[in-house]
Amino acid sequence: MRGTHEQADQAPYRGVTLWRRIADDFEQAISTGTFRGGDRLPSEAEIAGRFGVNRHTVRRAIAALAERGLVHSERGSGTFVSSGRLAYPIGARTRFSEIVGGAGHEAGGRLLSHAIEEAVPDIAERLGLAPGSAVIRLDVLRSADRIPICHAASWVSAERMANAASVYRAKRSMTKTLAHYGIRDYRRAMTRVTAAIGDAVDAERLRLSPGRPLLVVDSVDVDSHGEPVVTTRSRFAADRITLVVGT
Amino acid sequence: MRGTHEQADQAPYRGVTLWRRIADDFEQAISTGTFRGGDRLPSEAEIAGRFGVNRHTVRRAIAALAERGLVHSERGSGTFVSSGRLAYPIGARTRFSEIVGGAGHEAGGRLLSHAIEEAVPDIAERLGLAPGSAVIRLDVLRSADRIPICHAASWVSAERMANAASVYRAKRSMTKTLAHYGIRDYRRAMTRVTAAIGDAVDAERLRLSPGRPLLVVDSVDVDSHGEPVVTTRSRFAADRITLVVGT
DNA sequence: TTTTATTTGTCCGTATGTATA
DNA sequence: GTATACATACGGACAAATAAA
Repeated sequence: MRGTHEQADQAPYRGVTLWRRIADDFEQAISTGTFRGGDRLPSEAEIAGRFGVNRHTVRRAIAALAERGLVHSERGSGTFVSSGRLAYPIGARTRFSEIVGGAGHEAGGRLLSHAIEEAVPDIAERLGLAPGSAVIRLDVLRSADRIPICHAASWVSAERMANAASVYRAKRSMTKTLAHYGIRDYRRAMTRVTAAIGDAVDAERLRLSPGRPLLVVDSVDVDSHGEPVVTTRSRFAADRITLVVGT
Repeated sequence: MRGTHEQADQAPYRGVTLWRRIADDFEQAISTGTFRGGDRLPSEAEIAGRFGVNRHTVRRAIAALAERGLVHSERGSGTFVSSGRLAYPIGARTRFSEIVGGAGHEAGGRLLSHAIEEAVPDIAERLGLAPGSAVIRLDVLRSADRIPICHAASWVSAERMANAASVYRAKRSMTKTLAHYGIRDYRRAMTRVTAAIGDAVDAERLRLSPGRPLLVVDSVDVDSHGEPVVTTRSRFAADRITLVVGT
């Protein structure tokens, strides 16, 4: 909140619009820690004065930040930096319900759809099955405090876990579903992370704007004997979470 | 690289543009194994001749493939099929040169710029310093086989590691730079992963198209006493790597 | 080591069809 | 209907990087 801010209205900057410059400036300030979670931004009028622009221009910048979840405005009170993204630990004992519930949030897992498929080579290899084996696919939308966090497609052996879909629908938890089939404990054996751009389907499911980034996490969970029990591809709204490795 | 190619300019094909037909054709050839990772495509002029189109049309097709990470062009040399994503393990002993070198690739680390800054609260906290302490920021472009992999901004204490920039420039390795200051061993104490969309600066530095996804990795390395020595924010071209957790 | 040919990158231009205001 | 903007496609010229002679 000093230095570079007041320079933004100087001379031609690039071909960038005024509101975008202001938004970029605040994003930088937030990302570098000049503003931290919970901090109140200066009032719209004060920002407008500092940049020498109309208050509506500031509002456009704030709207852009709010859309991405960086800040949220409260009428009569001010605009506040959103407390950071939900920390999502990924390690040997990654369990969605514990992660979200443990952080004091309300965990949700809604079964969107399910199907019986023939395992493609990739899925078969991860589950230690022959290619073409029957597998059950569960499409789950996970949320925290009613806000969608990720869409997870999970595959389990249809032979080992017949009716997995109806079990999940009743239990609303992967941990409890696995327990129903006698798997009392499991651990994460493989985790791979990459990123992608959300398409229209992602946008609709996760309630975000198309073009926003996703974290794509491929994982395999194994039982206490080291046998694979479930493999999952999760698509996280990157704006809403941070993966925390190895805790 | 035969058969269907020469038919592309035949009659109405669908409502599909010329360049897209050519791109689709090469995508198919790559996916079916006609071209494999590392293979060189025919020159733009040769492709243009074969399809009976202008070289610019071929360039448009190649640009589309390059944007998706399927191929990459090198001026004066040719256009090459990209081999799959580089597996990038992140764990307690994450060292870029070992990861990339160990996979049989040529590791590169070029110091783009450096500066002395006052630590913003976030950086200070990670390094265990008082906010406003002098820190040295090193901006490094890391690459594998001449292909940019990530841009890393690292911060170290200016008091503990004066002249870190010139040391890094000589050693071309963070591990060796830390060793120069008596830090013989270090380990990863914190790793956080999120995703973002590459802006124009990222695009230029990493030689990718604006709008492509990035993996943003924040990390802290500590010495054998548990004292923080360096914190880094790396921006990886997500199309080119997969983070492998905990191996 | 120097030269030369090849190959991609970037710029100039022209023309045409299509969707939009 | 008209004007504007945009994407497509073509043609040419030269610069810059590379590899081979």
